Amino acid sequence: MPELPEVETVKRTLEGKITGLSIKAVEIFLPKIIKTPGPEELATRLPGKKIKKLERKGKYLLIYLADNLVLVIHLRMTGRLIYSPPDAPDIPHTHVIFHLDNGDQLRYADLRQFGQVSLVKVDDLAGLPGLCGLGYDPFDPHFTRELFRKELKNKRAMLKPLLLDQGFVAGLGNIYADEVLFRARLHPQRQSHTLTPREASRLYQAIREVLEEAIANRGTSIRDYVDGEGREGNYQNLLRVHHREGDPCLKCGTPVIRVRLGGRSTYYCPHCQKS
DNA sequence: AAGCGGTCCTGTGTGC
DNA sequence: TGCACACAGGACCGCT
Repeated sequence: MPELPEVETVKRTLEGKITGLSIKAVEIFLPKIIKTPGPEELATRLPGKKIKKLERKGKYLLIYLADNLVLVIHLRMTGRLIYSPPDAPDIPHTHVIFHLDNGDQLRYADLRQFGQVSLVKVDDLAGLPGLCGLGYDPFDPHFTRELFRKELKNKRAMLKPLLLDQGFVAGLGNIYADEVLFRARLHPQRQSHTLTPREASRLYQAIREVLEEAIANRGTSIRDYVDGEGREGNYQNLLRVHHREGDPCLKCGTPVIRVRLGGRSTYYCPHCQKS
């Protein structure tokens, strides 16, 4: 489910509510969700820890705690992190409940059970597999147009799978990769090293614009995604190509087509995105 | 290297 | 209606 805009929205909806609170207790109903350390150890170490701040890196949500600890959460496809009063109705597929010292709860629910929760020391963050291999966050000031252009030249991969590679750029997933390529007017199967400087520039621009627009619209809820307050996003109403197979391109009217690329459905306009 | 396909899961939408 | 099968916002692994 959640790509960068969704994780960012979860972060923004949660930070005002939980920052400054302490974790009182943790209930774990599905132990395999907890990766590092073991579930028992996490449940022992967390109580009493105050929540200092929240951060997002790519699609990871980082909850910084007292004593230099960080709770690292990845929602994968269907993970949800929802702030709830204790008497709120049960959320289906709830696997972990963090009890907070104001009496409320932070619930982790995940239909497909692919998500991950880890607890590490701040100094060990860089050693977490997945996190340590992340490429630039698109909103990192070090992620410049020139750098991006150079990286594209260094690779010879198709654009769509490349955009999904978290080691290349962190945060794009299947929805936004399609939307970005449509906005940049680039064919998903174009080889990255063949882009002209102008095209590379368009791609760079499109990444930022699409993500900004999606964040401004609180993310995309096609199926399961909700923010930290349980609310759906709005960007599903603004998608140009993703999930629009057979529908007319909003620019030229040509039916949007779907192909399979790197095992993922890929939507594009064959007229606006020529190879 | 780059690009597949399978894997972890449960639920939903389709086509017969 | 019932059933089987494809597919779903992710990422890792092992094979060519």
